[in-house]
Amino acid sequence: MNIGDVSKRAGLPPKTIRYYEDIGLVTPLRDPNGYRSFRGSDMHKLAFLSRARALGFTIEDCRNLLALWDDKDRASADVQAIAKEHLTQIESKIADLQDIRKTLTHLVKECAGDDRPDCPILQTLENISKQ
Amino acid sequence: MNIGDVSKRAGLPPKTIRYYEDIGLVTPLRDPNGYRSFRGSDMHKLAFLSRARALGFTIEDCRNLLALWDDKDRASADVQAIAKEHLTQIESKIADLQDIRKTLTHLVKECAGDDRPDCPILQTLENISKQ
DNA sequence: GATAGAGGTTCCAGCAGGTGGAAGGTCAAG
DNA sequence: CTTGACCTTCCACCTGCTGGAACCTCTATC
Repeated sequence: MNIGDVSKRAGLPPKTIRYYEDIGLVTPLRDPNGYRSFRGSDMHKLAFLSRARALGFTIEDCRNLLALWDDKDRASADVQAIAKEHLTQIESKIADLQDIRKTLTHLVKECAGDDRPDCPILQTLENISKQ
Repeated sequence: MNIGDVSKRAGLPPKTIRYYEDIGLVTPLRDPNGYRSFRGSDMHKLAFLSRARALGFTIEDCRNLLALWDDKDRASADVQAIAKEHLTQIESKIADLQDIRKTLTHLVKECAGDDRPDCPILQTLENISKQ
């Protein structure tokens, strides 16, 4: 399979796939014309990567997950540990964003949003003490 | 004021402040010895930036907010528009992360997390159809 | 006056995770 | 035999800093 086909099937841009090859996540063969030639296993890996990335795993996490995936003697605890750690980070990000949302919602509501210059949003950024 | 003082007061690392000067967000004077010399207004801008960044505004948003802040004839609607747009993006990010959290929580729960190799996390990444 | 240490300066490189574009090779259809 | 879609490489750029090297400057102490 050429990169275009794999791209469509895995849902990853060709550029991204080349990048993944660059950083050693996948190693397709080469046709005599120099084109990358992806085997079924490469395709599988890329689909795996696509999903793992969509779940927000870092590239390094993905590298580790792929290694565990390849290792038929893995302990599921190792996989779970990566996922748990990631979940913790997701949760902390959500909490941060919710804080921001709260503040922002409040500010947007306070602001008249007309053609007058006085604006509680700017006032708050000027001096957060007002909360 | 030297960069160290400003750094402490604004809660921004010196490196960040130099970077903000680089990209034209702030333009401190210079002492004869070459040291940056921050006026009260510079200090204010940096504190403003620190807060706006903490609320997740992009640097470009910050640039625009600073311009509006400087413009005493601004319409508060312009400020509000930036904040609203940002809020929308925050909300969409929260929604994305909540989706991810849901999937991840489910996966972590499903996985035995022991020394056996079978792992629903890997299975799902292999074939998302299982959801 | 020497020296140590805590500031300050510049510049260059690198992080994550790609993306855009230029310059060129290749293939299938008409 | 040309057109257009694909492929290749390489290099630069994005966001928002951060680390480090090499060097200058100020203040305090001996």
